[in-house]
Amino acid sequence: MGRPPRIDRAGVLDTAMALADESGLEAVTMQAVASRLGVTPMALYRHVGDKAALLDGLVERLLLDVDSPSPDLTGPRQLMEMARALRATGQRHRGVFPLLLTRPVATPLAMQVRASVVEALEVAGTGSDRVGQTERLVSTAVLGFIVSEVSGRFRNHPRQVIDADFDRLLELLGGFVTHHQDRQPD
Amino acid sequence: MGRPPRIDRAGVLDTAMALADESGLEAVTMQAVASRLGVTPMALYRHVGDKAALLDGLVERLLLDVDSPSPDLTGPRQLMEMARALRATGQRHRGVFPLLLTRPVATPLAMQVRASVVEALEVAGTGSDRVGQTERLVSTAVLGFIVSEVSGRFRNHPRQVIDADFDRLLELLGGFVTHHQDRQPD
DNA sequence: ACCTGAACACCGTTCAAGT
DNA sequence: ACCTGAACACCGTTCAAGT
Repeated sequence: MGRPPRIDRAGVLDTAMALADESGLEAVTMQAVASRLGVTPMALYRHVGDKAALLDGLVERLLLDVDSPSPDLTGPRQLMEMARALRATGQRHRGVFPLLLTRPVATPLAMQVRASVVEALEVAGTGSDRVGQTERLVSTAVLGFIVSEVSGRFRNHPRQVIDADFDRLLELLGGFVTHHQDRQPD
Repeated sequence: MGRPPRIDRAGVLDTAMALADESGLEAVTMQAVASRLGVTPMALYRHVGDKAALLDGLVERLLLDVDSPSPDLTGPRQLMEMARALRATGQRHRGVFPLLLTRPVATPLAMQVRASVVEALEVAGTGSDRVGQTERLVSTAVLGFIVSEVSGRFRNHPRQVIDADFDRLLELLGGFVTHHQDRQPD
């Protein structure tokens, strides 16, 4: 007993994420991850649990990768900045990003992200009976766009066009959010 | 030679779709489909090609499943009806539906669906320099919502709440489309 | 023309065994 | 405590062979 570990959870997730970035999510197999770490597949189970748990770990990593908006931004501006940061994460991690559209907001980190959106909506003046719904619709529109983009639905269009589409989406969200406010914050 | 075929493409796709509906997309394996047809996996290759081609076939089936809107609806009303029909298809075929967010509009059927959306936008008065972009944003918002719903992102919310969210989305799309018209059609 | 058997290179996962 | 070997039940796909 007391054998020094040759791998750890962080290293396994690093390797799995790198593999996903390079070759897509389907390249993330227990064997491929293990082989890159110089270990057999069975060694991974102690550190990350099974395959599903490994994917959960990657989603957690994804959320950690999202840059927080500068704290002097609030309301619609903050919302737009968060959407841009989310898109940057999507572009850095195309393979893993689509998993976000699948999971309910359940982990502490995901709940924290949602709380930021809710706060921005409240500052923008969204009626309190509407914040939940608005948060879901705004998040869905932004996630839907980024997932479409990174998973290739727009691959027949030049990047320039897609960038302009995203700018317009942000513009619409900003406008939507401010049009629906009951009263200015101060 | 001249042996009578025991299976055909349509039957293979029927079986694959049924399997996806019952147990999700990951249950659609060549072996499972074949076994349900009373045949070995290798028999499928002649009729549907490989696994990727089989999935393409399922996506085609999905588009065929979408009800066309009543022909006396035009503009925003038509758009809303198409979105509702798309959602119904998503609910009938939860397993396969998310593939739509992955694929570019390339098949004849998919191009036909897009043309309907474009036409509805034009009738609603969307400026011709904006129809392409608007079509992409509207489709993305609707697909993003339905994929979220059928793949479980909203599973912590009661159906009633999700239905209300969708109604609001349609309302916003209808309003958005008519606010941005340059001139009434007649 | 259509289907199969055998074969290959993969998957995820378990469990007892080695150090 | 940590890793492995052997084993199991799966994957998708090919190719020559049977009818």
